[in-house]
Amino acid sequence: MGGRKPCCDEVGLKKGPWTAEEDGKLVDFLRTRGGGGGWCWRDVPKLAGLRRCGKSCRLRWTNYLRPDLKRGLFSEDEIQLVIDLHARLGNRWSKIAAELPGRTDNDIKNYWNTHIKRKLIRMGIDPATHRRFDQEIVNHEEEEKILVNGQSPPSETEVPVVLENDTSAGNLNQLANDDQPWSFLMENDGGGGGAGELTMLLSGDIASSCSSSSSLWLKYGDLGYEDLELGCFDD
DNA sequence: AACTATCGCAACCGCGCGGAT
DNA sequence: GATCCGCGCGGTTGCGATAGT
Repeated sequence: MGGRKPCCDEVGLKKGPWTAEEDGKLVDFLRTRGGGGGWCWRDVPKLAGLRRCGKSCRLRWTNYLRPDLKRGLFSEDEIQLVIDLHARLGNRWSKIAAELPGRTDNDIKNYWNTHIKRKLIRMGIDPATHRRFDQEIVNHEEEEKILVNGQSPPSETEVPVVLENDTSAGNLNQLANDDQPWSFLMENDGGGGGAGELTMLLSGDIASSCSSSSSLWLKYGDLGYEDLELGCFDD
């Protein structure tokens, strides 16, 4: 890249949390000049009378001050969409954000890292690949065998996951015997070796983290989840 | 009540992309 | 083609709030 100057190397520029006064100045500026053009973000601090770098101004505006931002908890629909899109796009938060009006990439990234990712891990699903951890191990072993045999690897098998919040004592007693806090009951519904259905019965640990009435259905569609009840993501 | 651990979110940092020159 | 420049992206950090002991 060609010798770009650091954006925030000027001395005397303020960092850290924005004050209400700074917010006001930025909002005033962007309301009066926002659509008019004739400026770039680097100019904004000067024009708006702020001692911030332009990058910081842009970030503050896009992540917090924009009037079309939706604040507050994510709805189940939004969570489902985030998971679906993440399965397709990976960590391309801006692309994901483009599909969720009023949500910023930073918002979604934070929500993913603090809520969704953790829950998926607790369910034994790798948030990076959207596959079960043990399934990944099996797949890697298979891939190694295939490579040894000099054959091309199989197409990626999506792992359909159905979670049922079945807290009946019998099931839990049956399940609560592993080192893991939960275990799986697997039933392949005869999906032709491709998209079978895996039923995971939740043991107490996960079940307790879900609302009492919630069930959690994860069905993988062509690439992502087609349908997903995510009651237990309501924290 | 005091202390510690954990969580959640705003903000920062560094890098790459793409348009302009 | 090389360089400059602005912007946007994704990863990470800092810190206040809250929960747990």
